[in-house]
Amino acid sequence: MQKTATTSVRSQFQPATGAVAYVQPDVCEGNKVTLDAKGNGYEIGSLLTLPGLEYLTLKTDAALSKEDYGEALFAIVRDGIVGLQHVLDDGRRSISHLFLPGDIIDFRYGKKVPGKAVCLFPSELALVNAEALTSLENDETRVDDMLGSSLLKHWELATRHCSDLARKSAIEKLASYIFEFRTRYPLKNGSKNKGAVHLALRRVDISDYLGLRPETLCRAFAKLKQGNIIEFNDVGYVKILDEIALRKIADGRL
Amino acid sequence: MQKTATTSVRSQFQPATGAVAYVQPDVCEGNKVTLDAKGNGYEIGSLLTLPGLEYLTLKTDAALSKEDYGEALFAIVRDGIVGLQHVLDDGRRSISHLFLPGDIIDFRYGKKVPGKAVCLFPSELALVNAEALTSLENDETRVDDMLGSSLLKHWELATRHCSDLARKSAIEKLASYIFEFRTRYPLKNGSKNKGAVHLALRRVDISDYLGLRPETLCRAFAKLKQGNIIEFNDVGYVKILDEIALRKIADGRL
DNA sequence: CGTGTAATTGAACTATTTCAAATCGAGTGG
DNA sequence: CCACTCGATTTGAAATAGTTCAATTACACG
Repeated sequence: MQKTATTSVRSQFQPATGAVAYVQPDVCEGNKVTLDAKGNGYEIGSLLTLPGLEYLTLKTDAALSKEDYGEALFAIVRDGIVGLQHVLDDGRRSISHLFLPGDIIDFRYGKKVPGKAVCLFPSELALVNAEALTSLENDETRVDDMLGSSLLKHWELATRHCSDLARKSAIEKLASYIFEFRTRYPLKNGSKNKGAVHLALRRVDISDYLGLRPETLCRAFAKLKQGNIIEFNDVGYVKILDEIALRKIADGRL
Repeated sequence: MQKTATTSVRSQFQPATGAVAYVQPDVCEGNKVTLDAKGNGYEIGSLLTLPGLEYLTLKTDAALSKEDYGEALFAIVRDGIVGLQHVLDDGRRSISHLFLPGDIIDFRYGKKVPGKAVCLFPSELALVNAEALTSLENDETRVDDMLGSSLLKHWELATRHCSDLARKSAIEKLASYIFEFRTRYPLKNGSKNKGAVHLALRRVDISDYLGLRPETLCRAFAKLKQGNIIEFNDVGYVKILDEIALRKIADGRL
């Protein structure tokens, strides 16, 4: 878990742009996407071998802006987490979508999304521009496929998230979140918390994602713990004790 | 407004498959997409001129299943409304996404969406399969663009909807819905309710979409009416009286 | 060991749900 | 044309899940 986040000064409402572009990333560590990684069904690795890729390191709370990604067609999240954040005037916040390592953020076609992409942790993105793409021209259809598949996947995720937000109770939302992160944010091999689920986000961000107040989320955690359905010592990880029960709760069949 | 829906027997929990495939559609009427229509930024029309398109007419509550669309890569909604519906065991229902006339429903890459596509009104879909697509091979990239653009648009819609669902109050959700339908479901030219917004869906479906109970939605309507922000006689249409105020409410800056 | 942020707990409050009942409106049949 | 029916919509009152606010605890870091 990127415990560094707790150390960095992270004011709630004043995100700073903190983009630094450089040419080659250092060795992959932690949850970082490796060159041969198969990201979520399609191969990301091949893209990461493209020559002339630009890499972007962003600090916690840095907003991903046009200046940062410039002419890039899309970006691959190599490390960290990027959330699409919405802030209402009176301070209500929500995170409508999450980009985890291996995910593709698509800049093509000009976005009309309200809200801004914000790094929830120090993040590293690989920027792919038209130039880089042409270097694998004969493979272009595969890239198109990959991008289409990525878009569809994120639509599916967003849609599933809508159905979580619409009608589920706090505890059900949380159960759903745990399952989502078990699949979307797998533990790295040598982790000490083997068999656990990495929650990845801080409580505040989880609650923003689930449309709850942190207090409510906390009580939901407590309920799951009391019911011996999950256990946790480290706030960042939970161990699923009763998967059947958790699944039932997540699916809303209590 | 498709008042026919009220007449058709529409049981809440027992959708029936009612697909009928035929070869050419009859003359375009109502909100049906016409051949020269520009659907949401890209040209749908050109697709509709493809030879050998199959058309699908579906009854209210018909679920769109693999048997219906078969090998089709995607479908264009020509008429009616298709919603992605989720039903929990205890009866809680939600609609996570809406496909309106002109929208493309993408079947490629194999969906893993929970929930099923259900016609909220008698609908007509144009099915596009690989064969039909090859007949405009040299134009293929434009089609790819269109599909990508469509996917991105629907991701944006889903994402925006998430931010509506997460933190907004009933009245704010409703305001947002009204604006969404003003742009996504424009009135046909000769409509008697000129200047009004067609709500298109029944109260129950709107409430499913907004994650509210029908009663709560109804009270939200009442509040907007009392505040002289909207007015309506016909339940299916609202007239925006105070757009600034409605916008403020929709954006959560009360 | 003190500081500052994150996470948790408690108690009062409120928006939404729930349940029950009334009203509305379109289509039906006399 | 009118009474009748059935579903959709609206209204009211009580119950509840979640929020709000205030205060406490936990934890990482210098």
